Amino acid sequence: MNQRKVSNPLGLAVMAVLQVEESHPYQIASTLRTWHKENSIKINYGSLYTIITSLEKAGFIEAKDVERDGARPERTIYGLTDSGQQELVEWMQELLSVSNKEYPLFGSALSLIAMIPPDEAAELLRKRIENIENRINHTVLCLSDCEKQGLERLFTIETEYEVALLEAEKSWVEKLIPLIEESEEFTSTWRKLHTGELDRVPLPDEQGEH
Amino acid sequence: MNQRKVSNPLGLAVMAVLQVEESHPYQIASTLRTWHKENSIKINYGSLYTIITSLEKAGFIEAKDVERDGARPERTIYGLTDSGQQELVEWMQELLSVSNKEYPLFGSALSLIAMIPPDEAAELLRKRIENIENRINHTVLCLSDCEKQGLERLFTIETEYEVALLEAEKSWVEKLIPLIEESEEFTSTWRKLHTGELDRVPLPDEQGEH
DNA sequence: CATCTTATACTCGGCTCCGAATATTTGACT
DNA sequence: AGTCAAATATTCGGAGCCGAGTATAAGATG
Repeated sequence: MNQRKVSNPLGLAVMAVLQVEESHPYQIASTLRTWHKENSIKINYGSLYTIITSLEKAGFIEAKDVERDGARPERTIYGLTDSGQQELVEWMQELLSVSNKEYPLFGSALSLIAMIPPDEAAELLRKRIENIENRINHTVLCLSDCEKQGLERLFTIETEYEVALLEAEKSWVEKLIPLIEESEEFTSTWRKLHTGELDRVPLPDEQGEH
Repeated sequence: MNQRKVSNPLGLAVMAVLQVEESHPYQIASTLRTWHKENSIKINYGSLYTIITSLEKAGFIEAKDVERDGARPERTIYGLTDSGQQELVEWMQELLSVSNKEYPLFGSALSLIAMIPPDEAAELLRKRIENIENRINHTVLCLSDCEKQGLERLFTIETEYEVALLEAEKSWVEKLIPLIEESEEFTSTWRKLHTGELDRVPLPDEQGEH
């Protein structure tokens, strides 16, 4: 296994925060929020504490101090170790330079689109377009809010990426709809599957080549 | 909780297979492979059996028969129930019509790109472009293979979507690189963070509005 | 000053998921 | 006929993850 010891991206974010400032767990989460990272990295308290424990076990972070404040629970202040610093850089390098396969939900749904009759599918996709538009508008608004508040573009670049992907999906779906509604060739088998003229998915004969 | 009882997309795929033909677990996996769905849905034996159990517990599928073949283990043949049929359709409708937030790894990395010096980041992104190009070429090749074998476009449409997203990412990154290399404004703070002129992320004063 | 809400701070039980191991059968090649 | 690789078919232990709960402190409200 050539796998990272801690693989959840929240672990990366934790190390990034600790590189800038030693903090206790809850403070790490708050910092990530002031950096507006909740939108690109899932911050979940349940996970946070688990991940901090495993980062410590892996030697990437260590307890630097323990504060106490009245009756509140103790707060352990963590800091990045040298090995953690190295892991942070290596991991970032890998994530930036290597594009690895992921499995977006819409892709899974598309792969089984034949389960839904073509006319209904087209209708559902039209709803999706609307939905995507709303998400784009909302995201662009956030972006201009951040800019107005003086947050540098460097710190919101991931949101621009998100918008770019949403727009790409939108225009792809916008091309798919007319294909479903107008191309006889594309939907002929599909329709037959739903009228009962066909009861099996027509697959090509496996030519026994290898 | 307004959540699906079984939330792994492999569960959706299992129900889709069973709608077409009652099968035992291993056969479900093979069918998905002949449908070329490994690329859009992660098929993992470890998960498969867990998911089949929970689909059964949820009442979406049920054991129809038990085969035995010599010394081989018994094979339980599952089929879709009415409730499962309904779940399959509803789930598909939701996935097709609602675009929901996901957290792609590259987005997470981008959100922390300031951790890497700008020149190095640009270099890493150039590697990524190459990487994406390879993935596109490979995917397009698969696609034309499928076509040559006579597989209808309907059954490979998710792959076209994948390519569209890859191309969108590529052209977005292609625009980001010159921004990093040529825009003084974009990289000024970024450089300072790495020369030590700045040791904290410059955030806007929170104007106490609400 | 009593109460209600919000922010701070963390814990825990349990479910989901999966890699790796296991074991048998079939097919291919010598 | 013997051996090796590939396909068939499933199990299981444990890592990872997270929702919901807990508890205190601080600030707001009437």
